[in-house]
Amino acid sequence: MNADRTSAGDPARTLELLWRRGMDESPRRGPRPRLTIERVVRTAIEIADGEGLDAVTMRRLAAALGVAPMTLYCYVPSRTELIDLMLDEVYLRMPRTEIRGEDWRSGLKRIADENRALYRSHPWAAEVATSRPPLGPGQMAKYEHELLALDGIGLDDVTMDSALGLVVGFVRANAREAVEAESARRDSGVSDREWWDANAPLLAERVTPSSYPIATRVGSAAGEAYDAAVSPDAAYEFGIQRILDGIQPLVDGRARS
Amino acid sequence: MNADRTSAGDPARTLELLWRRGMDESPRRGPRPRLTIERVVRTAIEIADGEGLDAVTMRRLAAALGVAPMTLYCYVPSRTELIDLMLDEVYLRMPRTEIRGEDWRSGLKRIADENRALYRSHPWAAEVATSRPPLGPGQMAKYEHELLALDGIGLDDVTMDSALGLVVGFVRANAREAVEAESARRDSGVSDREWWDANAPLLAERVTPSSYPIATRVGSAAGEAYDAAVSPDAAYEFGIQRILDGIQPLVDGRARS
DNA sequence: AGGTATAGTGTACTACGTACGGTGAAGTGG
DNA sequence: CCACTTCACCGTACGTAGTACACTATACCT
Repeated sequence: MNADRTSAGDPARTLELLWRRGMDESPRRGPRPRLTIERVVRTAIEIADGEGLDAVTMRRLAAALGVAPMTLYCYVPSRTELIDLMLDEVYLRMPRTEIRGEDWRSGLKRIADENRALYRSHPWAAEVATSRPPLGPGQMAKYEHELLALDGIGLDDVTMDSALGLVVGFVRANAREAVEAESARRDSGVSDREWWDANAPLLAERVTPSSYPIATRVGSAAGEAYDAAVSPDAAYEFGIQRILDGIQPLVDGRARS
Repeated sequence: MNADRTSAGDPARTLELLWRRGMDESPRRGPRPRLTIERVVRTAIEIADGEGLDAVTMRRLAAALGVAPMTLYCYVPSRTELIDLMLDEVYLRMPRTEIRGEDWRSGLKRIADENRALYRSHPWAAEVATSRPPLGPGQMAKYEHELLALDGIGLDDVTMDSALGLVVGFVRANAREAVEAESARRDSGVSDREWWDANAPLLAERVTPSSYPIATRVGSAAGEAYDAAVSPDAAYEFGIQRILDGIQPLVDGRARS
């Protein structure tokens, strides 16, 4: 997986970049910068949106900006930090509609849909590892906004965080599946159906209803229901409803264990 | 992300490798092979277990086996297919205890725990993209075994597949978080606590209770409850209980939408 | 006008997967 | 017993990454 890691550089520098401080446009010595961090990040996002995160190489991005690859390092400490900046930027751009009088279930479903919309516009965002999230204004605004949907419904603070994490984690994992499916398509040049049609007859020689009775029965039923082996869209609707149903008892105060 | 993709080579060859056909030990021309696929795959798994999937490079694996890098291509068409073989192999090794008279909830929880145990032993397995899963004996046996826990409790076939997918998908996503956290630790040489201690004071300058009231309140509560910003262990227990609670209405036949 | 901080860049290093073509050993047919 | 065939093995090399380092050129300050 070329899962891209989170930054390892100087925290102070990274946070300054994220919060756009030190960006005081005082008349400084030396030549005028030809680019801005904003433009670098924006262009990187455009490339990632169109061609995936792997396409955002320093050389490719530099070419898109009309500069030499090494020039980017004047604006960004490393590719890893660039990705953090990209992620916080798309978080920041998310529309945050506040709805008064919304019940918790609608609110949480809306949060899930908002995240889903994010990953539809920016599939690469689902690929980024977030065990150490970008501590920028986008991340913070997103967290604050999402917690609002869970505030005041009787959950304690830790449970609020857990419930939100479960929901957004699910949406992200679901989006990752979709990205991986798309990557497989792109890398191999073979569509899901072609892949399955090539494998199915060969697989049928080894996997028979007598040796795998339930798997063959359920697998073929599921394969017919969706078009391919796995369908992120169907999995999303199913999963989010189950998760909301699972949070219900917490709100009602009659959850298990 | 170095999310590793699924194979793109010849399906017939890949399936033969997975099911270990064409392995007829007829006395063939030419020098005796010094290795076996089994040994290659086993060694690769050992490296991945100890040092992560990224450490499984063709050169590293070849060195561990005492051969030249290119020699591996006599046994495996590409690194991608090797990873498929590794994955199917660890699937195949999973213990499959069948318990009679188990209620569905215990059964599904057991399935989740079995998957969790897999990812504890082989964290790298969570990293592998499975939108086109390895169609080998391990994958099939695992699927068959897991479906058994959901069979005969009144769910239709498609719903059985969806419910199972939700559970194992959750466990895998949770394991991925853990892998990513570990990678971040390893790559940066900075522990979670050190990372947080370095960032917290700088973040506090930008994130105040007045600007982000709920986020600061809930974030600090959650941060105190677990040790770090994110705790996969706590998230697992919380998440799996919510998901089981969410499947309950399906079994009872009173689910939403 | 001269000094200096800084934007921009060319070159090069490491590490990766793997294509290609050569080499030598094991078995077969005469 | 010998030549021929087949195949395991591998040395070299290519293309693609990120980025360290040293150098050049520019624009401001004194």
